[in-house]
Amino acid sequence: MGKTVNHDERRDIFAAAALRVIVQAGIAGLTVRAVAREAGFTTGALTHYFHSKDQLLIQASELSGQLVRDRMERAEHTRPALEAIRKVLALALPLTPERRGYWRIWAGFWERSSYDQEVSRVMRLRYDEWRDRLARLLAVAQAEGEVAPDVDIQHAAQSLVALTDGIGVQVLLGVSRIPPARQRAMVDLWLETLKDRGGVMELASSAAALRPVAAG
Amino acid sequence: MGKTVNHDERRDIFAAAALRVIVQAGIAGLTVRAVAREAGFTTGALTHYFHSKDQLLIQASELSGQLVRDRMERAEHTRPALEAIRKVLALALPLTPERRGYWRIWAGFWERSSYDQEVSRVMRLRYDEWRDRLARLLAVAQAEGEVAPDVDIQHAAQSLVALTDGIGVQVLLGVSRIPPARQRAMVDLWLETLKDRGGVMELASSAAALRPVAAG
DNA sequence: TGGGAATCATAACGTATGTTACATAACAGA
DNA sequence: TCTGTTATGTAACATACGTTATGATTCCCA
Repeated sequence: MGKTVNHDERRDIFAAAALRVIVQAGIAGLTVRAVAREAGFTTGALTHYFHSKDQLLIQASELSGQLVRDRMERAEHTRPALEAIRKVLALALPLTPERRGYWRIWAGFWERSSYDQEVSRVMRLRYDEWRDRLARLLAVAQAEGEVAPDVDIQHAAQSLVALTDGIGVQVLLGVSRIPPARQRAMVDLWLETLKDRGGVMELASSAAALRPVAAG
Repeated sequence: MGKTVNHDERRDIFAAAALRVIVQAGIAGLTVRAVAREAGFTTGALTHYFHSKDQLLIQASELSGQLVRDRMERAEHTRPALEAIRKVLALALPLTPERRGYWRIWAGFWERSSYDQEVSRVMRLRYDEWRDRLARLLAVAQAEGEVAPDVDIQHAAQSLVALTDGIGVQVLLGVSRIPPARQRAMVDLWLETLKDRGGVMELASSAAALRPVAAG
């Protein structure tokens, strides 16, 4: 036997370096040389652990998923479930610089997934997991009476995923500055519409959430 | 004087070719050679009208904006304004194969805009225009009494832009098939929350829109 | 302690890219 | 018709890429 190194650990080092490169230079800037340099190695080392650039890309994608998954699974145990949903969504939103970096990464994978079958497959798995997580929590919230009984859980989860992505895109483009408080307000407003028709009160507070800042 | 050719026309030909290339091969596949070939010319002709690839990219971006702008401006005169909003949003959503192609293009520009200042500038203008268009219509709808008086127009427009982008991403990734009827239902549901607090009825129908298919 | 596999660096290879240079063809104007 | 500018094609150039090949180094294990 020769020198011994933990391969999984090395692969994670390169995957993490790949994510940093994407944050700084985009998917277009993700070159084998750049990743190797960022990781403190040369291409010779990198190719020893990844037989192709595609493999590296996939590993990086899975790492980016893992990074949020852990925190989400912890938040998921909060009760009432509606509060857990709020926490989980907060973990997905681009509220912090670190999180905004993640959205850059994901946007890169979106682009790529249109033309790269393997990336598409992985992204689909990622989103299925994300939607299922929300659906699971919504079902509990429904059982707890916080979501109206006639709301379709799958569709509601789908809407939340869409809203989150939409906010992510807006922040990513910096097209209109959406401060964290507004992001949360947008999500809360959506959640309000799912509530039991206690009715006029909820609707009124929904409209209130759209007022200038007060809802933050 | 030598041979005479309309330069603007030629530039549009190349820009349109660039969009077709992006739809088929992504931003990464957008090469000067590919665009020239798609347009039926060689790189020599292309470089005669664009001094750099970046200029070509910008022109393509502006063309993609122009393509939807025209149709939107026509739909904008519909009354009541809430109906105009619905029509305009329908023109933005990825309801048809052609429109889904546009979303591929825009996703490509999103990616690029994180690292290319010029693309970022153009995208910001595009989104400002898009949000302003919605805000204008929302203001009319508010005057017509279809939107509650205490709703902040700018924020409401922002939410609609986010929702549209979120749906676009979901369809782009094909992560969960969102048929056209569902896309419309998701938007309608959001518009319901802006309505005057006629109250219980609207809220009830909002929940109804999330039921399996009936709302389509 | 020495042999040999594992680890990593260096460098080459073939290809593709954006850009530039130059040659040819087409045509407007005198 | 002749001339000169415009339009377009062809080709070269320098660079960067992913990948592969080849050495050098490290250090486990017999």
